[in-house]
Amino acid sequence: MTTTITPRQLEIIEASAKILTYSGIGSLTIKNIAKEMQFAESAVYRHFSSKEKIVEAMLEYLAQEMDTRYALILLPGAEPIDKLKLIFSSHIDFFAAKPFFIGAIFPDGLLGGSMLINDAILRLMATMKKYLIPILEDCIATNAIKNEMAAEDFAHLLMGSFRLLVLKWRLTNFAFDFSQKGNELITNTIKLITP
Amino acid sequence: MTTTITPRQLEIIEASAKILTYSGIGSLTIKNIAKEMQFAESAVYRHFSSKEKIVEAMLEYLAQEMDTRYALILLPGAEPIDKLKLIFSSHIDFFAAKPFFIGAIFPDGLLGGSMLINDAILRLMATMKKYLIPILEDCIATNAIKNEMAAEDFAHLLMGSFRLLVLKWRLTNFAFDFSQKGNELITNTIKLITP
DNA sequence: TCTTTGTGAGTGAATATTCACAAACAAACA
DNA sequence: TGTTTGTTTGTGAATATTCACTCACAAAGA
Repeated sequence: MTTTITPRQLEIIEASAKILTYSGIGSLTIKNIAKEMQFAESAVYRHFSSKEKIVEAMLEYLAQEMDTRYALILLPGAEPIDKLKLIFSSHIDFFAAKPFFIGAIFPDGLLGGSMLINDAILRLMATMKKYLIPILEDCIATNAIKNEMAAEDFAHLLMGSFRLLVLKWRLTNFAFDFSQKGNELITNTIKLITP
Repeated sequence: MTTTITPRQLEIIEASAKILTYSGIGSLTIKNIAKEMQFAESAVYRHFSSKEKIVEAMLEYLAQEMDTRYALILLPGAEPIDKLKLIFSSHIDFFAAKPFFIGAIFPDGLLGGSMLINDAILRLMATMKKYLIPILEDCIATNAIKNEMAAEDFAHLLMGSFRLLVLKWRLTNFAFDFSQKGNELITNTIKLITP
């Protein structure tokens, strides 16, 4: 299921992500995408058959990117608690480097638009879980974190508070140092769930 | 700053909230609002001067509703830990009863392109904090919850995982029992932060 | 009668998408 | 080398549709 994306398509995806993140779903028009790309509106259709396909490709790209990134950093043999820290610091680094992708993971504007997009969002969250849950289970098994909650619930806790931090960052127009606050949050939360 | 709202205006606000929550911001059009209200498009303008004013009134109404609801249930003299549980169970009850308001309260991002909604989200979160933080401080002071984190951080944790539960509820088309899952989540989380 | 609340027809602007066409470039061939 | 041919990537004009919003008018209750 690996869709190949041309360099030009990636440019359009990033341009669209910027509009989505900084101006909102209402501004994600072919006109604005073309303006951001500095070419005519019709040129967009040389690379995507419709606007919806762009959003679809954007979510697909993010899911793939996350998948390969995690697979790369999670070396077997490492301590599960270190893996846990690593997965979040990788996440923090990615959004700090490419904040314009944040609009895509807060899908409210996209929600209800189409089933395909709805599914893509669920797939994105499933990818995150796919890596997080086994690590958390290892942590529980090796007594690195408490056993009073299921791995699923710990994942929910971590993902939920991480998401809220990202949301706050966006709502304050990226005012604070996301890397710092993000690492603080994860450190604090892990300390809380450590026996 | 208390704006009075006519019964007909409230009907339009609720109709708009339903469209927003169940079909997304892209479907929130005068045409659809009129259809939901079962009258002509032009009739909408008998009650609101513009579409944006509807959204404005909706957010104002919700902020007021939340404020008075909290003020009502938080009786002085109660145990802070009970107040904490109460504030969330009140929240859960409200969403379970009127799930169509979720799209308005949890927009997760720029709904329009307007600063207005951005501010409204921040104001709503501030209201939530206004009640939550003092309660959490009391909890810490009376040793009802751990003191290894600041009240602010506990609030972040609780609000973040609560928001994620709401998102999951929406993404699964309101499939699971929100009251049950919500209460479980809060119970589990409170247990985790109890010394 | 006057105010409230509705209707239906109409407006201009914005929307996504399509179309015929052109410039740039590379491969194939004389 | 020069010519032909095809492909990719762009353009500008035109399309139908949808959008928020306006206005003259009507029913109906106070």
